[in-house]
Amino acid sequence: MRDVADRAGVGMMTVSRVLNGTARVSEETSRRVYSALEELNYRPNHLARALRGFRSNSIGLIVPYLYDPFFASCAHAISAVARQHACSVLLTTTNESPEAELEECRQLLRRQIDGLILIPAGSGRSLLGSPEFAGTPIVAIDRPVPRSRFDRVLVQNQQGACQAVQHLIEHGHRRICFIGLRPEVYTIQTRLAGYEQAIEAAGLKSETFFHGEDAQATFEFLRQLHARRDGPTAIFAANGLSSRHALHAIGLLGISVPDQMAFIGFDDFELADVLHPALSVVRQPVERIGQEAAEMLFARLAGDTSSSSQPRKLMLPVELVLRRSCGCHNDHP
Amino acid sequence: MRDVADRAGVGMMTVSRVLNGTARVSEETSRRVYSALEELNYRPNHLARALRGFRSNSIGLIVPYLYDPFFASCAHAISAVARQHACSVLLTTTNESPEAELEECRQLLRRQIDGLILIPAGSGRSLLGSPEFAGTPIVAIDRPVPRSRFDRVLVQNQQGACQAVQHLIEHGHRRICFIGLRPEVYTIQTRLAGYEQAIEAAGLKSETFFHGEDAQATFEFLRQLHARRDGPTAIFAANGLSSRHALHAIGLLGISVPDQMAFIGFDDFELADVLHPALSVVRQPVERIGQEAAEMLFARLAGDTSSSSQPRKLMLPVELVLRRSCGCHNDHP
DNA sequence: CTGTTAGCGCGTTCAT
DNA sequence: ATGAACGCGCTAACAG
Repeated sequence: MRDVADRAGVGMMTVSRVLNGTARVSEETSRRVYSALEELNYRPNHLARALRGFRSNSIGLIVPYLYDPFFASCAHAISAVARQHACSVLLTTTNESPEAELEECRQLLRRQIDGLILIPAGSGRSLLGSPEFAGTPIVAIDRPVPRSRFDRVLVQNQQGACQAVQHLIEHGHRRICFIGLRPEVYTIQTRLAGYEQAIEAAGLKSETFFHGEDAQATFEFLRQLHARRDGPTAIFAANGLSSRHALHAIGLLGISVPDQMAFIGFDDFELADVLHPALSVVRQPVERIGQEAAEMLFARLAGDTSSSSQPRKLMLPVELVLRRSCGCHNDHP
Repeated sequence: MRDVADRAGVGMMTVSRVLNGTARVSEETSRRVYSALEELNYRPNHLARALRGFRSNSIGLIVPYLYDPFFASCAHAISAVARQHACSVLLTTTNESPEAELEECRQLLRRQIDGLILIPAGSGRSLLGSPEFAGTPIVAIDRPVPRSRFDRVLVQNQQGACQAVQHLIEHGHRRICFIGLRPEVYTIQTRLAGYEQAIEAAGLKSETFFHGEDAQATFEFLRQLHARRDGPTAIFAANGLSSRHALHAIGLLGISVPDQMAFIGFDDFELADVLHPALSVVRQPVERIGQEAAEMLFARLAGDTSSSSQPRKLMLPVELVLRRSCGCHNDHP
């Protein structure tokens, strides 16, 4: 910057002013500065800017896994919004470990991020209560952080699950099985509540299987289910992973969908309509979740009253996408 | 830091030394420093460290899309390796636009990244030749940047495609169709070369369809193909997206796989063995690609002779995963 | 072993 | 309208 100033025959301050438009500079000098910038192809140093005491213009993003399409799509949307705000994204992954989450969060603070978007590790317990994070706006996605001051963007898990199960009931099913991951995971828990709400309203009996993250266990469970005479005639799978494992097992066992077993999953995915039969699912507005979360964060960063106001809570609607696995459109098999 | 030093009754330099272990400090004082650090729960500022002229301990990661599972898995692996090296990852997305790529790359340099991992935008042309990037180690993944000095990690696209097509030929197919995206994309181009190599070696006639990124066009093409009496009896789809669109169309047209039409795709995915029939694919070592790229970059950053040496080139093997869509294991249909 | 000085690149404050 | 000096948080170089 010194070099640029010398070359243009001005002081460093003038260069700074030209770059930021902080104050008026005469046509003549600003032209000289611009050409000097060109010739030395000068690049401002964001780090120094940040150090000077203002914003670093970067936010943190913490996700459990990136290879989960749901998280990845959120991250993509967040990255896009951040760019619009001339803001960089520092990405880290936790593999669902609260300890890693805490450590990564600290690292991000050391890097002077202005704010943080977080998909909390799924264990239910969170180590982020510590006051060391009090100064940083944080938005939680997909899962809330219990008893925290963090803003949150969630979806209507309970309503979505309830609606899906009701739909199965309308198809005439009276024995419907819920398959999910560990019940400590918030989303599973909430979707279970929706399932039970629908089951109870119809006066039916609930039947559940957890540990859908274990492919082998899921297979065993479905094998026994299939052997029973009075076994369920429909399955509601509470997330993408348990859907996959259940469908895999169903395929191996030669169970026909939806005739012998109707199926609705939670979470849409690219190949859902390529499957045979095409899968009915509860779809989350994935991109919008990331987008809203990012915009919520930037709103915080813009507002100066940030610390005083209440946590914002946004709950986005889900959509029941009816394809064929639930029994709909089954006229041309 | 000043506060910490005062509280411990020492100079700032001593604090710095305790933190970094740069020089020996007496037991006594270091204990005092540690407790002062605790009490004020001091957090070092990485930005200031970076400004001081050394490493920023951060790397850039540029991907076209994050919702492509291939890219996302690479990114996850990279993030994991970076953490091991106590290094942050600055993530940006380009939506396959070379202009965005250039712009993002500049932004990252302003942020003083130590190195960059890049999945180049697919157009074939790259704007990254500019000498402004000469000082930064760069590793390209999945696609090379033509005429560049960048290190690269690629996979055996040609061999993989060739092997897959050979396999179809061994199943007795003599009319095999190649479906891909725009031929400017490096991976498509290389896989096409592998396809043609196998086709020519067997003395067959090549038949190709591009624009597999367009679902409607793919459907139209397959409809016409299906109507022909002498149409292909097998399809090789050159990537995940064209596989999806082709499979979707095949489903709609009621074409039975593999009896009426055998199928092999490039790129494995979670649901490949849930499809009916389970999909045969050429699998890339996704996590390993990201991992090797990251390690290649950190090797550069560690070595001081970085600028002088030749670009490193790594080509990882692919694996033909035979399920049922190619005609294998078709004994229990 | 420890403290002092200087400066990384930038922007604010005050003086011109 | 423009420039000089100071300091953001930190550490390499040199004293002591």
